[in-house]
Amino acid sequence: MPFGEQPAYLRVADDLRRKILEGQLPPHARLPSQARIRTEYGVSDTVALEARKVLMAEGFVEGRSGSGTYVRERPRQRRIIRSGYLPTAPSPFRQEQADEGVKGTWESRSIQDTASVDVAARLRIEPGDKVMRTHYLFRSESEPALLSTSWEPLALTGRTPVLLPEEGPVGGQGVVARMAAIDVRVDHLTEEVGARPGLAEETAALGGVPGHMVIEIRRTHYASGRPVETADVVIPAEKYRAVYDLPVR
Amino acid sequence: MPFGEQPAYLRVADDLRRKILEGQLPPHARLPSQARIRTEYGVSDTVALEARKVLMAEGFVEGRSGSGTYVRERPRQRRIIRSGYLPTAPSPFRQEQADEGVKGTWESRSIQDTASVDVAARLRIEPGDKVMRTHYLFRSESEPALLSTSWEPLALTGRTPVLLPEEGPVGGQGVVARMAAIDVRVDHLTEEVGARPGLAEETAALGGVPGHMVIEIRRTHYASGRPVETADVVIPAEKYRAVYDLPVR
DNA sequence: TCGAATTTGTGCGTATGTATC
DNA sequence: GGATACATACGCACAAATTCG
Repeated sequence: MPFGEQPAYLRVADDLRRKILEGQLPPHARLPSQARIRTEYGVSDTVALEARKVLMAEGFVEGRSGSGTYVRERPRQRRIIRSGYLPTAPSPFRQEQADEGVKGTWESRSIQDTASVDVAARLRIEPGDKVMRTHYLFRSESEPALLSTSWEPLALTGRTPVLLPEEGPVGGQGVVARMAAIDVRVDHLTEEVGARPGLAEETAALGGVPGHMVIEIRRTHYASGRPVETADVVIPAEKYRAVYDLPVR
Repeated sequence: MPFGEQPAYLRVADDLRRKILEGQLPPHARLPSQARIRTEYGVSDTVALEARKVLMAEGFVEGRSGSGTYVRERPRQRRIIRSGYLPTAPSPFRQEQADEGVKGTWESRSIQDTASVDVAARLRIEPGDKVMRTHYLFRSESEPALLSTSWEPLALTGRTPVLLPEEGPVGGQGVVARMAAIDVRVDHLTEEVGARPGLAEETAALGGVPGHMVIEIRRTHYASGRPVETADVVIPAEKYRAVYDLPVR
């Protein structure tokens, strides 16, 4: 590669990207196959492959095995309302799903665990203390939209009907309602919003591409200043924004 | 690859990622070279390369040509408190700077402009209407930390002492105080938090690398349901998290 | 100062598996 | 089933950058 030139695969990727952005290759259009790219641009199979991979990593296209590489629809960014707890909403994902009336479904899996250093600090318990860990996958219109991992100290919920978040009389009704059922009054929560590249596992679960960005929200519920639950919420940044409505005092 | 198994390059990437997360490969440590990965894991050159690429895309490591692949330092993330307006704080960056007592400085530049389609929609005015656009660069401990572009409709502030955000009797005291000076009572605001790759211009101003992720917050101040100011706040995602403290009703 | 060894980054050719049409 | 196309994988080559004696 001579000085000052781009690598061949970037040159090819740039040209294809330009065609996508100009509308010459609209959403759902099929890219030239790897073999065609090879002949059209006069490059090797590897370069054609690398060029496709760049565009896939950037989220412009997706490969479908046996079929082709297709221009992705750029999803309109949807809003996920994060503030304003409504005690009537029968879902732990009240906050996650409340957006423009969109209906959601979710699946969950609970398992007893011991607190890591990080989780212990967030719950103000000791590392190694028993916690109930619950994983959620939330779907909006059957499309994976949100991952959440929640931790609750067993010292609080053990030997109570709300031990398992999704079982019992108030199962699936959210942290505030469940805690209220055992006379723990949740009065505020904090959300720490950050962004990072999604881990391979996460982007796989969310139906995205490894390396794609996710919004990570570390949420902690408090009762009288004492943390009673904490969670990591992971959202694909391409599709969603987290919205906070704040009063001005 | 037999059914149900992961591809080899993901298996290798997972193992290296685990070593990084467990601290076995601390920041600045050098990963095994491609040749060593090949022999240690018994895989081909391509697989070793692909595994490194996965970790690079995830931001865990960075390759330095001719030297090696190194574990990246994860800067301790600082918190930027976004909720809880304090009318005593003499700064439009009250929200931006309030974190653990860190002091901040800022510079600004105001210019009259006409509203774009997007800004007009956010301020509920007509595209082309006159607005005052103000750019801010906020520094925390002399290090660029936050960019903000604010728009205010001239129909509201024109021919008043608060036309320029940083001038006059209440200059530099924030949107709420300035609006109060012209009898506009700001009562709430919304923040839409998203994440995207930083533009070259932004990452240059923030002292980062093009392509690095930023958190973008679209903030709008309202008075009696009417938008009176809107802003785009851009924060380097590697260094900061936006924190919201929310009441539970 | 020079040069050799190492390492990453890029590129090539090929082969095989598997999904889709 | 056959043809097509992507996904993974192997082995190799070379340039550029770095490191180190």
